[in-house]
Amino acid sequence: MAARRKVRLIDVARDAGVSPATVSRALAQPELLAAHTLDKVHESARKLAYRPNGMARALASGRSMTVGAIVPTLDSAIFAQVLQVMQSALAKDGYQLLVASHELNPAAETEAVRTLLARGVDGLMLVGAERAFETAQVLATAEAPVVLTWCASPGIASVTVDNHRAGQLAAQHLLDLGHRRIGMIVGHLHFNDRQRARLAGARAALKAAALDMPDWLVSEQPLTFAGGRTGCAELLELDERPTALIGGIDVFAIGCIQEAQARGIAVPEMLSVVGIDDIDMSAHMSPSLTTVHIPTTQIGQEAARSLVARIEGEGEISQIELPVELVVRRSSTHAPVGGAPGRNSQT
Amino acid sequence: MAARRKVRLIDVARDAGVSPATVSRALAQPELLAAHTLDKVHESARKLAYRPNGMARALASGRSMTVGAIVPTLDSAIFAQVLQVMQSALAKDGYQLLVASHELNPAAETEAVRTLLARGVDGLMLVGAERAFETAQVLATAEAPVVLTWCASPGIASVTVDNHRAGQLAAQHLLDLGHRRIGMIVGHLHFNDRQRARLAGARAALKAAALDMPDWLVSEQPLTFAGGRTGCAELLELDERPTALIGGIDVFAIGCIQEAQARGIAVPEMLSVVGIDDIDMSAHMSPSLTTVHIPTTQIGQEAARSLVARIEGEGEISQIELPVELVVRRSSTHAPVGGAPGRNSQT
DNA sequence: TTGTAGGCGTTATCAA
DNA sequence: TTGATAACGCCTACAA
Repeated sequence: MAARRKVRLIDVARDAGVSPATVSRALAQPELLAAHTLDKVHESARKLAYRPNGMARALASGRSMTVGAIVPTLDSAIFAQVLQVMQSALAKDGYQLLVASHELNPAAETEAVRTLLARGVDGLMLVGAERAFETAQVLATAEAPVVLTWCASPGIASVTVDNHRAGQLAAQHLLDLGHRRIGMIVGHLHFNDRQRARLAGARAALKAAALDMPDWLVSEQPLTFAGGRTGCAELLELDERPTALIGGIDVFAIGCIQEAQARGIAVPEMLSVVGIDDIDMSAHMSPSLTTVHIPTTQIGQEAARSLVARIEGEGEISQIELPVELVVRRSSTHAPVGGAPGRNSQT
Repeated sequence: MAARRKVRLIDVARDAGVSPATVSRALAQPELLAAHTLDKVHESARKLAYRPNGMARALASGRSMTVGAIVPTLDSAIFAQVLQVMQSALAKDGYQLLVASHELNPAAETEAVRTLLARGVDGLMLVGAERAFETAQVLATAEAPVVLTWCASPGIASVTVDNHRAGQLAAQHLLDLGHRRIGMIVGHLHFNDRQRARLAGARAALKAAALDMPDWLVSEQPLTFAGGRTGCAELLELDERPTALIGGIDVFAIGCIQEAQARGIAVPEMLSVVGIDDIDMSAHMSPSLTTVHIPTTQIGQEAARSLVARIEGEGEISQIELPVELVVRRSSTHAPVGGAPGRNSQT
């Protein structure tokens, strides 16, 4: 009940009959102390329920044992998962995760970087490499190590995947199945280099096959399940409707399947759907979703590892690129036979 | 390139020809300074690209402008969304969000509380009211305001929903539709008071109708989509299979629908499915999911508001309970007619 | 092995 | 309106 305010290191020192320095060492470098001294200190600390003050410690030592993470949004399975993995990995090394999101707003991102840096984070993780000039500058002069994820930027450590290739793989798979009219649903392209790269990759694959994906076969949607349905509906109502659709994220693809099924269009028989991400749900859908696997867990682990290593002064600036991989499941199949398979005309 | 190390408040003071105290005031209480002094300081600060040191500031002022949040996991749409909302709300007031997760491990939760408190957070948000005795003690002596979400605990501020009632609503809806054999898929009940309350609520509704939900109609699964499918499969293979299923979370319910459909069991004609949560996807499924709406966004907003108010010394300890509400959509309908409708026997 | 003392960068309390 | 000066709680050479 009547717990006296705060116990400080000096209180423990007094109680144990040693100097503050000794107590400090008991916590940080126990091996330097005599066994019985250590015991005394530990006992006093326990008795007084001493909890070191993190801020004071950070101020004095220059290390906050805190890592900042800036993501586009937490409200996305894939980013949340990365953070989950990072936070677990960091916790093992005694680091705490400070989280900020910017909702695809460059100014908000800049501000977040500033705040986090001012907060004294020992390291910083960011998603994506596209950013305001101002942010880039702040980052460049930051004393704390920084690691980028998902997309790389010259001179900055990163743990990335080749989003361009992910788009390419998705499109190539459909091309291999004989599809010629392929549409894509993507997130808003502004300030989202991941979605841009995936779209560009898909287009590159088509181009290599002497085909193309005109703008009217691309639907920009908010990154939600509903966005996937809307985008799908849009593309299915075209006069020359596509025989296959790529979702810029799995959530879109899953929305597509739902929308198609709701319209009586069988997936994959009448419409092939391919996603990118490979979220948990994709494998368990009916039909299960063909998608490009993004190694989310590994991204989180590597990012955490890379950051901690740099913080402890043990690592170099490294640029790790994790492989993406096509996972063929049941939502994609050969293009329907016939001249104009996907034609919407009833005549 | 050769950015000199760190600019401190005293450097700005020197450059502007004023005392450190004046610079400090220029940032915190500009109204106390003469206009021209303020200008001088601002100019020097801008020129030197001065960034106040958050930790030093926190140490001296006793406020870190940081709020901690402890959730079971980030890898869950519903918690991630709450955090997203909280972080946005807090950012507006200049607070930063420190995140920790414990993966349903009581010890990890205790540790997280300790760490966060030691880190000097100005406030703390927790999910659920069930916790280790040790944690409760630490919390009780914490100087920082605490707010619980999802479940309430005596004497602690909270923003909650009635999980018991949520389960009840789901079950009652099915009872009203004539279902008598109702199964439920829940998360592991250990250290998860939300799932326990929902299950208890459902059982209470059945009991009130002189029915019951025996253990063999309840499947405990990991909180994933796959868990939903597995649990559903389990219950559908019973000799006396249920005519309706409740998902302890929407993700389970969605998994159920998939599993049922994959087995050629029409939803809702042959099997009604009801969820609890009302995540984004539920409204956009086919069939759309009948579920109990949990006001996630509001929980986040209220929690943030409550916490900030208390931190600024303006609010009382309050226990807010937000209403849950049944949302009837297409995944539930009248129980199939006939004596033993859900019988698995082929004879 | 342990103690002393100066500093980490701000804020806050008094005076002036 | 502004300036000294002491906290804030801990770390860490350096000394003993």
